[in-house]
Amino acid sequence: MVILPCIVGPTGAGKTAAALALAAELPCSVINADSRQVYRDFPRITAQPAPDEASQCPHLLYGYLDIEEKLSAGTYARTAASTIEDVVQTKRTPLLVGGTGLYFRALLEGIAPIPHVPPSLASAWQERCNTEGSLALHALLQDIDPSYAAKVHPHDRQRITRALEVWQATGKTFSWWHNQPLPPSSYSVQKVGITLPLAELEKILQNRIDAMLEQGAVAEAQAALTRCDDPTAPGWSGIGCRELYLYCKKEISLEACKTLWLRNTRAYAKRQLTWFMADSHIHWFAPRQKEEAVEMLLRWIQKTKENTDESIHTLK
RNA sequence: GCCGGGGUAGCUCAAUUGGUAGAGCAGGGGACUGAAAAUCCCCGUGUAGGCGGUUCAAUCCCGUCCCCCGGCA
Repeated sequence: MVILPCIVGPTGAGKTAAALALAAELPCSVINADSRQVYRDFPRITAQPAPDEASQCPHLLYGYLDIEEKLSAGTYARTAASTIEDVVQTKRTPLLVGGTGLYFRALLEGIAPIPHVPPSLASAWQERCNTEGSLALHALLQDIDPSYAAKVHPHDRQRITRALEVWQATGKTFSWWHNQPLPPSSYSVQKVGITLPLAELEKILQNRIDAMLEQGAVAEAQAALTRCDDPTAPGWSGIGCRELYLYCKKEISLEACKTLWLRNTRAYAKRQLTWFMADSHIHWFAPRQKEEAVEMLLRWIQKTKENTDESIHTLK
């Protein structure tokens, strides 16, 4: 079993600071579990660890993707799994840090082994959804895969088209795939959450936006724009990125950009909290208690190591 | 000062030919299996700018005052 401490929480709550506090106590390598911090073009706007932070211990899976590259939960899980193996080889402790709930789930609990669906097929279903409407496709899904259709709302275009494309590409329904047994997890996990009440988090997010702007967020967006002028490119979908895109295109004022940016970030933080609060395994701490969080992780790592050693001795 | 247009939910605005009003966004809650910083669901009583009047009944009609936006002086 790989010992895998995790730090989760909404954006801006101080996950990076907590990770560095743990890194100061034992040799570990931070592995990103955030779907936007993977983009090379937006280190600042997506709040990737700054160079002076990243230099304190190895930081992996940050800023390695091109703006036009799409990352899926399945791909993330495979990449992260092999990255964790690499880290274990170096005798360091892998430390998973991020805010994308689905990525944590895909890696830690597994994800249905659905083969890759050709993008052309996926976009054909999206096209059909646009012309025929999601209700018609939901009705179709009802015939093909009633149990999944019952779970997905008739307006949820993204999930309906996904279920249909998987069915067409593989000949099996989406729920059939979901019912396939998953291999047992090879991780021993302890999750620690860092958060604050939304009202307090909002102030931090406001300040963070101002700081990002002072530190060249506009220039960062402008530079990205020269490389890719397509606002539908995956990298542009990050909050802050798309608002700055509109500002750079002179479609909105800087004031409007900041207002939207804060609003959207706040709403996103709330969605993250909804996801993580539903996970009863997370032990929560306020940012000011990060030393306690570190303390807890260290104790857990120590104990888990002892248990593992014991079971090795028993086997002998 | 005069002439228009307007004052309705936190914001932007509808509808009501007189029977006390509803969308989008924001906000609150929730879902989540390869787009997840995505996608989607549920939640709407608000002195209808103030005060009078007409009326069985006024957000709607009339008077008056206040405020905003244009135009004219």
